[in-house]
Amino acid sequence: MSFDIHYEDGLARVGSLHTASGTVTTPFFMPVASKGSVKALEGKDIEALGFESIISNSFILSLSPGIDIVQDQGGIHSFMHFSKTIFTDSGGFQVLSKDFLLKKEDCGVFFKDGHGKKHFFTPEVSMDYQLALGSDVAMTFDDVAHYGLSGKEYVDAIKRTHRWAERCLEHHKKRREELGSKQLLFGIAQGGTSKEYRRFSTHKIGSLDFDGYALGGLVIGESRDELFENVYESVLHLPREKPRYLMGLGSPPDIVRAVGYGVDCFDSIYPTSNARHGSLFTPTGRIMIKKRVFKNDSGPIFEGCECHTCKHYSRSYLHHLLRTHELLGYRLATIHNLHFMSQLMKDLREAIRKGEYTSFANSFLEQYFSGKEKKEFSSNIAMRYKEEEERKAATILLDWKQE
RNA sequence: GCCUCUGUAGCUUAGCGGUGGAGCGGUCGGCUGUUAACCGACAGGUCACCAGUUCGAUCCUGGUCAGAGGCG
Repeated sequence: MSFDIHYEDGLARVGSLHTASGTVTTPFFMPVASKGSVKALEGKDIEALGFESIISNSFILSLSPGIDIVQDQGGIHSFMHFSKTIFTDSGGFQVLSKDFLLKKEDCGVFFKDGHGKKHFFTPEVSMDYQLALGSDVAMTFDDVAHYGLSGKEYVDAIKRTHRWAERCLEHHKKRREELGSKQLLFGIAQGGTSKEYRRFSTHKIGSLDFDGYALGGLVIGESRDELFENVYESVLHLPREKPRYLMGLGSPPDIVRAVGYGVDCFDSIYPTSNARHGSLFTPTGRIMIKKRVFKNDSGPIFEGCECHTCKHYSRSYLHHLLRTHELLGYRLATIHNLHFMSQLMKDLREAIRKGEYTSFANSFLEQYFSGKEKKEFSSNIAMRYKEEEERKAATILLDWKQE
């Protein structure tokens, strides 16, 4: 088994995901390295920050430098000099990008790059690419529907996602054996924000033999209430003994809540992107370091932060670096936000081990939203998951007469 | 002293006889499976000053002031 659960607290759990490159303790957050780099950091920095895994992107790497180049250079780990667990995304998410998408068909997706060149992606191509890159965990090639589309379009995307998932599974199994690879494969469910569709897709994907299950097509414009309702539905219909991965979620309060719904893995550009743009995480919400009030502020980003940046540099210095577009600014800011995420995940794991998830989460959220940060959580987490057993029993799977 | 050129937002500058745009800078915000050190909103101008021509001048004419260059 590639996943063990050690502690459970409500729906939240602490576990171990075993991959060819080591063990990742869940719940965990992955910094994003789409082009083979967590922007502004080296592999050793990422490890030093306490991350046991990152996620790259097979489609984006296929554009540049090309899958064959990475393969010739010894694979993704060697290429970017990061020895711990690497996930790769399939390219499915890029169907949402106007710049990339040319045409979707049942057999696969035609992408275009910035030079007018066409690229045909299929479930099989994506599996081959991810195996060639040598990542530890591959993701299925899925079809993501834009937020706010009609029912039919959701259904089309879901059905396509399901067929593709089966193709991915079959092809991956075969090729993996031929290559003697130990790469894991996670399936991705769709369903938009309709609870029925979400339930249907989650149930279908959850019935296939993947090493983990991802919630896809979320965090693309829906409200927090919609998001968490769908997270809740998903978790109820996924096998307990496999890891659950909510793709794209990355703000601190969102992650704190999602862990309480039983999600084990996260990835997002949110911390790194915010860092580069001068938005830095603190326990009382984000601060915009480029604001004038910080121009001559000698304190750290926040008192008590143990990160490299806060131990050695002032708000004033960060303010200056980011305002003048100095490269060091991006690096120091990224280190800070990622340290915040890493520490948050450690705290969450510890709270779950002690059976104190609820009080930790409530206290974190209360503090985080005590500043100016917009409050967008209404439900009381503690209440929410006490109802869980009851709801689980009451939930009846819809009888889908599909196909 | 004479000649030429220039004068528009904090800075660098478009522009046209019918009451002015842009980039940078400023303030504020947004980034959630990243071709994004990005994107958005807002603020900021008696178009150097005075007179004239004109229905109407930032624009045309004259003068004043300031700056740059050239000739003495």
